[in-house]
Amino acid sequence: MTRLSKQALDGNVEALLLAILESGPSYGYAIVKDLNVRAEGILRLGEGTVYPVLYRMEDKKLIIAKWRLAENGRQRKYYRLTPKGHRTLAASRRQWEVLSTVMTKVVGSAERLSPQPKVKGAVS
Amino acid sequence: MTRLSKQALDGNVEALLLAILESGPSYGYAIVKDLNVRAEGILRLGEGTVYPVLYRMEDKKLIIAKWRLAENGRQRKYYRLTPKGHRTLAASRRQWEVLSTVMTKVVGSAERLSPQPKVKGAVS
DNA sequence: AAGATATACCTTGCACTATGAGGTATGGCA
DNA sequence: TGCCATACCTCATAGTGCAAGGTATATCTT
Repeated sequence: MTRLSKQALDGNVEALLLAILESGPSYGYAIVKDLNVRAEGILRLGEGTVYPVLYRMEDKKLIIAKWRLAENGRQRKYYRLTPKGHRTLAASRRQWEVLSTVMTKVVGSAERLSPQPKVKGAVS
Repeated sequence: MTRLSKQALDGNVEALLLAILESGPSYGYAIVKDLNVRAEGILRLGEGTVYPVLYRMEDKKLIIAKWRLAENGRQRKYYRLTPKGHRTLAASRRQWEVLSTVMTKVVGSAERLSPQPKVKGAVS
């Protein structure tokens, strides 16, 4: 499986979780499963990654939690987006567009491997 | 100016620098300028960001440095890619493709704001 | 009844990264 | 002379992702 390096994902886990919660309330354990299904074969996040991010987001009032007894008899902590969470998700999407633009412009894709034009100040 | 948050860029600065050096050898001060020109109005990296990354890359043998006296009488520390640096850049491009795929699939773009299909396990 | 498995939560410690805010030194120019 | 741009470097800090642990309970298997 192609794995993402830790750094590559940095700062984007929050956006991923916000996007998942946009589909409707969910809880930690299910979020981990959903994420790994949605990004099948590419991404694999553990609970040790997701739970701390959820608490961080709760502190920032992006999501709020409510305990509920599920049909299977388990206690689950359901999270849902706050208005601020929705706004943050929108901002995250804009940030992603910007990053994507920069990376495409400067780094280019894996396919476009022809040499870039010379940079002012560079020497041969 | 739309600024990228610190975290959004995390792990990608190395790829940016590798890509710039792919165009030919350059030195810290010029790299900072080039980067800010190439990503005009979007990205603004300081020297405090770039120099440490260059040292890190040098430690990892991705680039090698050579002092040279420039035409303007200044000493400049020119960096160029090693073979390992070229391979790492190629790997970074693949990583970017993967991340891009995941983010597009899960988070979606800023334009596609229609509701996502329900996730298994989510509640209304 | 006993054991295993899946569900579901949580915590700690570590390594790594980006960044601002500093500092040093020198060449060119008014 | 003073000032600016060039060009290098360092330090402290905050924020991240993650592995590796731990607890508890419901369900399924033997």
